[in-house]
Amino acid sequence: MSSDNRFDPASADARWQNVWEQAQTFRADSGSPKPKSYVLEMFPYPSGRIHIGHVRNYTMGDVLARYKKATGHEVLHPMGWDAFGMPAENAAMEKGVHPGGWTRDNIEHMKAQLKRLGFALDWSRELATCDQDYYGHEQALFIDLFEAGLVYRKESEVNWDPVDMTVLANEQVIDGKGWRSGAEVEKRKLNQWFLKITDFAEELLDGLGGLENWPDKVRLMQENWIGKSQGLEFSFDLSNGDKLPVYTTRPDTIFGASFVAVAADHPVARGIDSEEAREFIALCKKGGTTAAELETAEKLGFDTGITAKHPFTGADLPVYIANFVLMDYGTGAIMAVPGHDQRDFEFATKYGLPTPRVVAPSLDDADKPFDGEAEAGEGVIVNSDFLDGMEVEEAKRAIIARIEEQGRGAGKTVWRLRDWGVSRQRYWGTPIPFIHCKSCGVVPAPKESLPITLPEDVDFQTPGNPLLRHPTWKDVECPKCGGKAERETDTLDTFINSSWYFLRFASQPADKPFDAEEVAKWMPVEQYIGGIEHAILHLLYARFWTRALAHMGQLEVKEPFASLFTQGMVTHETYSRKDGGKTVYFAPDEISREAERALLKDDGGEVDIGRVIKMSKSKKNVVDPDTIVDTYGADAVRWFMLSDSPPERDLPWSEAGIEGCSRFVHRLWRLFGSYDANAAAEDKALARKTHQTIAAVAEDIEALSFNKAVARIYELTGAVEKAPASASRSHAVRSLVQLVAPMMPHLAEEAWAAMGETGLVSDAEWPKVDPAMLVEDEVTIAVQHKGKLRDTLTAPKGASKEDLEAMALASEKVQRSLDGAEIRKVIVVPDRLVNIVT
RNA sequence: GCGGGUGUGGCGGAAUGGUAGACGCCGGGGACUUAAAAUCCCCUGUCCUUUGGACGUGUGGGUUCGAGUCCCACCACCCGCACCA
Repeated sequence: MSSDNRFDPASADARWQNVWEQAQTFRADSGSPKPKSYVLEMFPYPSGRIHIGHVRNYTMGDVLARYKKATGHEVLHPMGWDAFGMPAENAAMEKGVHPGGWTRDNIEHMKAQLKRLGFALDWSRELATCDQDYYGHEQALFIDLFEAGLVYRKESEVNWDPVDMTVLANEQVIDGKGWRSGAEVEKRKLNQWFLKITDFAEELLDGLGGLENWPDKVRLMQENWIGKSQGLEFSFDLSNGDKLPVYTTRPDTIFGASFVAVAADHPVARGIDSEEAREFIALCKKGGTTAAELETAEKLGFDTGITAKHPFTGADLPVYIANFVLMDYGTGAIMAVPGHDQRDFEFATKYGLPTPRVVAPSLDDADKPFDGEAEAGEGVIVNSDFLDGMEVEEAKRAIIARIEEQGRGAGKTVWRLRDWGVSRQRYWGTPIPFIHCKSCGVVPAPKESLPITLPEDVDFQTPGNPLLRHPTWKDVECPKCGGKAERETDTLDTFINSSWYFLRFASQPADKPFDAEEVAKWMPVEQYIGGIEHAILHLLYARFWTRALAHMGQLEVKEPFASLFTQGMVTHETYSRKDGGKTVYFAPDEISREAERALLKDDGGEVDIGRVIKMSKSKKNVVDPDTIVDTYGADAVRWFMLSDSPPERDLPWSEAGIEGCSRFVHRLWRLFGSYDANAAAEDKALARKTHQTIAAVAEDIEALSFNKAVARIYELTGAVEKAPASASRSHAVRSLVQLVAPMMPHLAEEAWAAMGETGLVSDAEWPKVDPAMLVEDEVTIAVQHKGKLRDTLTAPKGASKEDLEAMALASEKVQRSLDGAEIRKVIVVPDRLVNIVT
């Protein structure tokens, strides 16, 4: 190898990608006796092009997968496509193409883009969720869940766009109007399919405790989402003869209840026969739901004239309709305790209702006035008859026991988590495998009839669900009675597609969704990597689906992802100009960036440099992976993705940064070119540095601290460059090739081959570390006077405290600083420092 | 409002309670070259009375021989949830 040959990524990248493909280097063998490692990144939606965030995500997983392979693991590192969803239908409507064709074209393009980055993927397991083969098995699983009692139908409200004749997701409703049609959105009741995720609420909550290798943030978000609360449900007797159940988490404050409130949708509210009541209810419904509106929303109420009898005092409490009470939590009605709940406090203040104190710092404070707000904290119970003097928790237990004795109610756990509505009135999704028969009702499709495939001949130019509109698709015989029946025309939420794809990657039999034994060899996923935006929905649904399958005996594993890592975004500064009142943005490739300013290539004029923010099309601060791979090669791009920023934080893309990475690729190539297999001398210091670096990089990769691994590689590179030829140096160069192999695999293969190695570096074992070489025999000791650094000195490793103290006191700089002061104490930390206290 | 996170040079960031600023980027100077590119070398936290010294990790306190790191209070920014009784 000659060092004046520049490394040429344009030819090397493709050449090695080809070699790996021919040799099936990254094919996962489930029969291998090696320990298994399943590395998975969240699979992409085939939107058309890979974006830089994908590159970062898959590079991280790739480094880990390659490292695991080098350290003796059989690695499963697959890739596929989350291929159902709305953008395909939107494209169909806008461009007149078929969603399937559009999706498959995108997949083809994106796959080619991914391949150019040289990821160590087992492409033989590639799948797309829009493949019949995939969604047919999904239909079977859905029927299994139905038979296990985990699927049901219920009438439920949806956002209906009357122009597009379609159901809209909440985020498609903008200011009460459909995002596409602009039509006023209506609430409609539709019969929809639900999954009983609430049956698993307790399990899903408890299971979080076992996920030590998940970010705390994600666990907390899920915990809050599941939202367990424990309290009391009991009924008030109303003056109109009805009973009104309420739910409270503070039963201990029951003697402080001064009114009762119901939601605007509550039957009690609807039952009030007065024009004013109806007007008030309408007003409540109109109220906005945005954050700002809720923040400032005034508590409003309407006195129904009905009263509720307090179960212990017998007092008649007024019953209000209140705008702050939610119908879909608890019972839709509350006992209001103004003294100890801020919302109730505001309401009581507004309507002049009493605010009794029932919790106080001590029994002596029973009459202490409130200081303009409710006191929700701990204390002892006062003014509460038989509860007086008890602590809050004790009082809760006492009151629940008393209510239960009376047969008036019971302790109850309430969850915030709702059942998962999975019906979508859409074409591009998994058809729900059910049949509606006039005489037999809702009947699951026979498993032999699966997959129920989507019809190809559909029309997207007319509004509404194409499946519903299709002339023949829904006509079918009832599997039970053989009579005329209709297929379900709803399709499944795409989150179902992503709730089990990791199982199908692990095992792909033709006749069933997966083979349990085969799956058991790989699952759980050892390391899952993806964006924080999936912290709740995808990750909770996948956990639920996995547990549901385990519950049905189809799987052993209960938690699909042993470790989770959520990576940061790739960001970029923005370039803009004010044009009248408008801000016009420019793309990075329209700009020439200088140290202090940015110029528009077109006219040479200056543009404003904006904040470094998430890449987005509207701000034009995007870079295209293809372009940068063309310019710098895959290895430089991969290296950039791993450098500088810790992987969980945002990574600012910069032209200068990628240039630096590209320079380093070539610098390494020159260094590798200096490899001399025959050098003989020993260089102990360099050998030590090499072993230390190998150990540290391994540790960093395992901790996913790629930025630190990168820094260590830079350091070793610098040291090797300066070192004269020796056997140690040759070993260092060879080791460097292996250390960078997971990150810059093309360069590493090229160098490995040039060094005369016969196999692939991708198949090579991680370099061995000699533990004896990790220990230095000389250390630098810091010498402080009263905690301030005065000198450093070199001492043999393990020098005695006495020796170190003597050496420190011998220092001229230290003596100058001491200036004859009396030494009170000397602290010696062996191999670290000496601190002289005067 | 509730919950969580983050604050260190011009920038991205290192740092088991023990030499703050590793490593990279930017910037400055130099070598090589007719010139440029590429490459290599040196400098690069602030300030001062510069072979030395003071200050310095958002702010103010505290613990300690010693604090970026631990404790208390506060400030700023970011993220999630949102009237959940």
